[in-house]
Amino acid sequence: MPKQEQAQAQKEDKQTAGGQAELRKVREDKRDALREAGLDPYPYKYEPSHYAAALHEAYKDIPDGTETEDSVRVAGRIMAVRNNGMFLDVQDASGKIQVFCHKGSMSADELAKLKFFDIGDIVGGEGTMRRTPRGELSVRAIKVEMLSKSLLPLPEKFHGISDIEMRYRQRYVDLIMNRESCDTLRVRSKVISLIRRHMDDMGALEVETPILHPIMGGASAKPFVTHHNALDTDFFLRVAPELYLKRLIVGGFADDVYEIGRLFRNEGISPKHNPEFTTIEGYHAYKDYFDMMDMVEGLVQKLVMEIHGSLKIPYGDYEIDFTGPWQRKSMVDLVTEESKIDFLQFETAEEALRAADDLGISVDPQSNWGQIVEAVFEELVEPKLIQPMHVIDHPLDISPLAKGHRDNPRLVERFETFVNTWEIANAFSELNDPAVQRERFAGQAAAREAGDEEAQMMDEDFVTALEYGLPPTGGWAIGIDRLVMLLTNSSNIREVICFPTLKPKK
RNA sequence: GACCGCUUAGCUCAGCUGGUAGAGCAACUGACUUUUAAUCAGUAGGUCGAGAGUUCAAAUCUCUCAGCGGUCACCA
Repeated sequence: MPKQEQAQAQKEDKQTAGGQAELRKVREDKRDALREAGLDPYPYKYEPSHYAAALHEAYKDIPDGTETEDSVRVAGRIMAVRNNGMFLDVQDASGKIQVFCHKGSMSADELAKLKFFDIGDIVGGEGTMRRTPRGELSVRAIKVEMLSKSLLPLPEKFHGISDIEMRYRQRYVDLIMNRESCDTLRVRSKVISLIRRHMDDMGALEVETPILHPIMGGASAKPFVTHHNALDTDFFLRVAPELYLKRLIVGGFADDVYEIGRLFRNEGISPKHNPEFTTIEGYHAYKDYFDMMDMVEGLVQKLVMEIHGSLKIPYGDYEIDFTGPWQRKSMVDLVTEESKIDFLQFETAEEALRAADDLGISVDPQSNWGQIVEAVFEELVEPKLIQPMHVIDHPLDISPLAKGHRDNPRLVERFETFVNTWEIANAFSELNDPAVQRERFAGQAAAREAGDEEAQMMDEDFVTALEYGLPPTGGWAIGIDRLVMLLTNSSNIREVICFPTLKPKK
């Protein structure tokens, strides 16, 4: 076709096809051309012999300019093409390797396939290992194969994608382009795997409890509500698995149980909150909260060590040192340290409220004593808790499922582990006196009546379970997402979630 | 939910106090051939997030809306 006609034809194409459609059409044409040449653009199978990383490791010592007879097959996505297809950068799950396509080693038929290849295609290459005179480990291809024709252009090779929205909405593109995104999510995967192994090794049984809850309980939070049609009943997506896990301990199913799973809270979205998030929650018969502190500390240290090879890790501007034993301080004492006020001296909420006012901390005037202490703690103490610390002995008012403190009736045996100002663990000696639990639920239900949307509901069946008898039990939970944020130096929870919640695009 | 900011080619970004859109990469045509963000010459690619307004004239100014981001609120 003469040039003018060609330009004209291209121009006509453009009227129906915009920029991206035009790029796509070029690739569709190559796909069709593959078929016309008798090649399947989407074949069923390929058997690579090595990952790129394994080759880099195995051949790390061969000098520049070495040719070997070692035959390998690699497969992956073309990330870059140089010299008109002579050099392909092929990326697999482990890394990248250059595939060298030269007429010296490839038949004319094989060479002809290169014209169907684009950046982004999944291809296979078979050939011999060599290191180029310039030092690049390569596969000297004898054969190449299209394994999956890509129809859409990848982002620019040098800058990659920086559009944050695209990174989360089209995570697959982010993963193709950004090694760090893969690495972060792989740490998450490893953390969950390590936790599971740790728990299994101690003989704990992993269980799955309902996500659809008829009664909201186990945590103070706003729930999602959904509807079962056949039962014509609303259910809450669970905000915590706690009450079911304790029922299993009552049943003697096992003395140690745990569940790794998703929780759902219908609250704001922020760099530290996703509506669905993952926790590990464990319950251990015959243990108290001191045992839980040891357990949480040991597990977290193990994870930090496995991931980083050190107990000191960087996060933002800080170095966080997980070396134990972590400090254990009571919430009230910490508040006293910062405010110079001992809130235990106040017998009533009114006095505590005045003290909070004097500190310039605004608190809902409806608050009870414990809520005021908690508010002051959050305001004055939390922002300072960078290094790991177990904050212990919370007010009873804010802990309806924890057992009363053995030395102080206004407190409970509870701790929250803080790192980098975040609560990463929450645990207690579990309340197992059914009469007391019933009173606590009644208090929650009353608060709920009074408008506290996050207060828990009376769960009669749970109280019944306690009436059959829950052994002395320690329970704990760790938020996996935030832990992974710490371990990967991520500043946004979305980095550690494969598909974070976004508003659907219209 | 409130406030602030961002949105221009497939991607990364320019575009000044208003004067009808530019570059690099990717793509296409060709040259070259052991490259490393390969190079060289050329071609094509845009409803400037959407809608309304002001103006002779709007990517640019105003308003509304949408998505995203940041801070705050709620929370883990």
